[in-house]
Amino acid sequence: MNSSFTEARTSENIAPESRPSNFLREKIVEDLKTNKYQGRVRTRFPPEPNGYLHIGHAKAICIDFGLAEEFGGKTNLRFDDTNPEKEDIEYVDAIMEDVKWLGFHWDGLYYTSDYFDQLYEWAIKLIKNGKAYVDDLSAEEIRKYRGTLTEPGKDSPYRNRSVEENLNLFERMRAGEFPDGSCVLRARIDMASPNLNMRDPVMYRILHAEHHRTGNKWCIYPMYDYAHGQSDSVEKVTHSMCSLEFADHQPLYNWFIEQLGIFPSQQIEFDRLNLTYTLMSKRKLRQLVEQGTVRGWDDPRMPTLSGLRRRGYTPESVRNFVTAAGVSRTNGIVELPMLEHFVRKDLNKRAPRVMAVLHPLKIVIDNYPETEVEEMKAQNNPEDESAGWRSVPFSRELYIEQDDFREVPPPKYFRLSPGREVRLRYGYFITAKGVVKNDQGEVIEVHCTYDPATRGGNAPDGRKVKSTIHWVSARQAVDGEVRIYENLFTKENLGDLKEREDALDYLNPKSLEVVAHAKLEPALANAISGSRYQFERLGYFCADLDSKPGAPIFNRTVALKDTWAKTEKKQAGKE
RNA sequence: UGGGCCGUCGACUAAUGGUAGGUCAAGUGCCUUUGGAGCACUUUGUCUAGGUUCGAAUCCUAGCGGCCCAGCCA
Repeated sequence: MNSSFTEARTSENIAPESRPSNFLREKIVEDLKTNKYQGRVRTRFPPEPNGYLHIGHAKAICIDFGLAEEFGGKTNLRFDDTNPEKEDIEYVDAIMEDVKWLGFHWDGLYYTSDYFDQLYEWAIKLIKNGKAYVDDLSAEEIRKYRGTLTEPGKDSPYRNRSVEENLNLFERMRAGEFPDGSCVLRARIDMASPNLNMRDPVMYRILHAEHHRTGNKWCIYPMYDYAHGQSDSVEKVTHSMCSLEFADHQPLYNWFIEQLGIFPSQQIEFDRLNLTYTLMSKRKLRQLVEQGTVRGWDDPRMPTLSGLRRRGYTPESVRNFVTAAGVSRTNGIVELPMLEHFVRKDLNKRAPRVMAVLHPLKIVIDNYPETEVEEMKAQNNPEDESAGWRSVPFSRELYIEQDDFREVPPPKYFRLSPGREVRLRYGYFITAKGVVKNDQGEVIEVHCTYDPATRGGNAPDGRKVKSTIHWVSARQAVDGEVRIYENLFTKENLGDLKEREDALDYLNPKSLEVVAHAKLEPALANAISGSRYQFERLGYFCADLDSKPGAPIFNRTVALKDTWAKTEKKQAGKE
């Protein structure tokens, strides 16, 4: 099997006309109608390269790129790299890969650091206009002078320095005459503003740190608030979408643009994506990576795009999910099963079926010839005729799933049990006749008989069976490792932690189960990394990066829906 | 209790003064060579109290509840 097999078809995306309306789309429509930006739409996706992108970013990406695309506009990818102490080129590369994987293409590729010279000139302009000053207060003093939520701040003693002195000091800050933290450049706005962001926010701080792009050219770096709006403005961004917590920064965003008299980009805020049982903080995710809780940023348990990719999620499923989850200004949390629904829906249409047994139980068909091996025809994807058929070896000794046999079947259990006939998928009808047990009394082998007339799985006399189970021929089976994932966390809403709690207190110790010796049908021996399959009746699986020819490793993307498990659970609850 | 933002089925999201709809989840049935998929059906909602209006989820007032802001992070 080759990988193009699995990638050849994609399920259809949600059509534009069926996408739910939302306030962002309406805002753009309105701006187009009033000709606010001469009919232009330009957005930007502005990640800080200090970590890997996660599914929350996928929402921002879909909004930034998707909306622009929808209105014939363009989108820039801009790395917001104003803090050299936290940022790294590794993240830049990973972010570009993830955006491309999602299927988006940026128009311009920029870095906020591209604008450091321009930003510096604008700072000088603000100083000359009396709108900025160098403050010698320490960080702690600045905090004290800022006041509190209910009390106004007070002016710094350095607030009224002359333009000349400020110019001189700022130039010397840039020249490296002062140590880190000795002074900052501040906007001169209003220390009594009820909006703390307007109480003379810091524009530049001194950081004698090497920047991943500008090297040692600068030892002063602009703050987010001083850089973001102007960067948007330089790029003529019309709709600068960001998350809700920046709403309080909007007056400041506008203030810099107005003071400078530059292109009036506008900021619009929307809610972040939250998912149940999922940690969505880059800082915390980095902690998991650094302390070795997970194998890396792309560990399949991570909500990162690289993790989801390795797990087997398709970009289409992520996009469709994000679109379906919608956007608003409320703080909500989407249930994880909704994400799982969209990946199942996509993979159901495109993933070829194979048979694999995770927890093997040996079956011996007593009346089947000892040395016989038949090739049974199996359909690659019942959802897709064009996927064709393959052949699977069948013989006297097979493996079935331990779960598919019960010596004493509970009510509503339709699978194999003594005296009961079931269908082996694409094989024969078999009837269990007896069991072999070990010293502990566990069933280690089931002896059956088969009906030769049912080859392929149909009985000529029209008799029915209640169940069809999957199997792998013992002699031809290939061993493979299968990694089963559960939620990384046991707490539904990790955004709802008590005072002294940490998200990491809720790590799920059972988030990874390794099945070292799963029995796979032979065609899977050389599965190509990244190829996706449905293991019939079990779930969707994706060949891992660590797979070697003859030694495949699979990640379970998501289990199939399991109504029997539900029934069984309900019965257990009744007892 | 300074400022900002926000309250619609269990979750997410529509309805833009005129029939509260969709998706997920849950449940029931049909179908099935995957207890998968599919199909059909069903349950559940406008935070509260007033007001405006022929008519209010929508507008107004007052409550109640939630989230965000006191980094030289973004």
